[in-house]
Amino acid sequence: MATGSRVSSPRTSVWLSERPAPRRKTDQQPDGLDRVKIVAASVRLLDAEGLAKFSMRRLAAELGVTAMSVYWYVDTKDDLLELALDTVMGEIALPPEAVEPAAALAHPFPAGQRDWREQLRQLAGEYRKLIVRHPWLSPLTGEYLNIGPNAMAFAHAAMRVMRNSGLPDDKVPGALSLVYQFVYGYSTIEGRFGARCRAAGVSEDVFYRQVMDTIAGRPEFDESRAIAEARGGDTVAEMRARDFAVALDCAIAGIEALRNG
Amino acid sequence: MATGSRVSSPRTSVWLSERPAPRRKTDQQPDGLDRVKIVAASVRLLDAEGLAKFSMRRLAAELGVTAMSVYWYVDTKDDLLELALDTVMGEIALPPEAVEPAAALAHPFPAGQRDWREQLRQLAGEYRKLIVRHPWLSPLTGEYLNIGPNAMAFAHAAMRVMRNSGLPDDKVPGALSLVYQFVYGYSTIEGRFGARCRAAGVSEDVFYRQVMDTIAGRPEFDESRAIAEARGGDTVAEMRARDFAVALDCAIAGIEALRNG
DNA sequence: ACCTGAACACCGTTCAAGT
DNA sequence: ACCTGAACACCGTTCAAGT
Repeated sequence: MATGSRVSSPRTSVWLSERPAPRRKTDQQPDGLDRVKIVAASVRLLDAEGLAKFSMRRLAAELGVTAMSVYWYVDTKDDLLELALDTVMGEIALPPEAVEPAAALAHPFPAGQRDWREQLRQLAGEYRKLIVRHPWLSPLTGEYLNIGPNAMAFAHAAMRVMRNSGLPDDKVPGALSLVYQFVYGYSTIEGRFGARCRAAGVSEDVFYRQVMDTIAGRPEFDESRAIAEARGGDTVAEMRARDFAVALDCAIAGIEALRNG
Repeated sequence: MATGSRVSSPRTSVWLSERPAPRRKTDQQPDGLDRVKIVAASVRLLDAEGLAKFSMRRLAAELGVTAMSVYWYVDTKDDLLELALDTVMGEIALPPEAVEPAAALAHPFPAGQRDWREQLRQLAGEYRKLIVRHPWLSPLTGEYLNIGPNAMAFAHAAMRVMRNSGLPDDKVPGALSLVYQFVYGYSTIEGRFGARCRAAGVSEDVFYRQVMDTIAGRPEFDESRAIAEARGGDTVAEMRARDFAVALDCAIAGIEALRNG
């Protein structure tokens, strides 16, 4: 209730809390707990066992400590998950053209930089891989404000790339949403499907075959089957790659049309 | 383990279970429990209190019954949520041109029907409104296979509309993903933001103002602010409507380009 | 400053028992 | 056929107490 940096009365995000992370003196027993260690262990557990099985008690056991020790470093489970979320967002490799802040504002088209289409495809591909690699990330992205430093750097880079397309500024948010939300939704489904198959102990291709066999005799799926055949692709991974590429092509073609028209 | 209609060993969806929903004789005390009643009460509770607060015990209390009675009609909480999910999917008004199955396959362009762009915008708008109206729906859509009858009808309608654009069949899945996942992601954020504001007791416009004030003095947000000003819009609702329209315009322009090029 | 143990108010679900 | 009560194995979090 002091500085006014908080945005609304109920706590909305770790990143808006006034109190900084507790610091420990540098020279202390190195086997002690630590915010960084806690978050790293959380990411490890989330990757290995999924969001549903992640609990403060499970985490504490992993750290060889009692459940309540963690609460010295973190206020709530939600805060911890927000920290884990932003930590993995740092794994995204940003296009170098999109990271310097001041230059881009003054000169939207620095000479010699790669085409904006390439940059956009790189960002989209990176984000997709991230979400598929960490399937627990999707629900958290939807749940929290996602305003940590790494998430912000990513959002800014995406915005710069979109401006580099030459699209008028008033259309940038809409076009950005189109691409960003597509990648998010697409990769979420992809990641969940993979996790589901792993849990069931079936390969993605086998599972896909089974689904196709299930709808084999049903005429109401004739159109879907025709579409699937037209697209082709021998493996699920291949089909996914094609659809993803077509969708990005479509968005990019749309951006070019809006820019020129 | 009998008919082969199940897709993998662990139960993946209510809709793939062999055993039909328990039936009660028609003439029985009308105040008894019922699958339909249970699902309806679930939807009511989910709308009122959100997914996080929804529990079997809470639901049972609402129905004036003990927690375990519900388990007579439903195997697990997950199954119940899947049923609730598909139930509200039925609220979507499908474009009449996209519901008859056989005609569309034979004649992709029946005379006198509305433009495919209009149909696509209607579907997108309907889905957006649904997700914003029921914010609990988004996480469930991500979590389950979403293959209930109403979800399937919606997916088929969307596919027909996309085919009506004249896009070659091999590009239909990609273009469909672009639009569908965009609407899903966009509406999810919109719905969560609304729910968050309601929980905090702040109007969306006030909250937005506060965020803008928070980043007022920070130069790293200069570009974001410039973009926001270029877009204009006096209220959050207005800005959202504009961005949504621009994104759809962009996707539609992209579809036209892929179709012609 | 950091960590523990016991306790509170919850969960989903199983299972034997009632009518 | 339908519903209940007690119980099991969990949760996140508070709080007083230890060192």
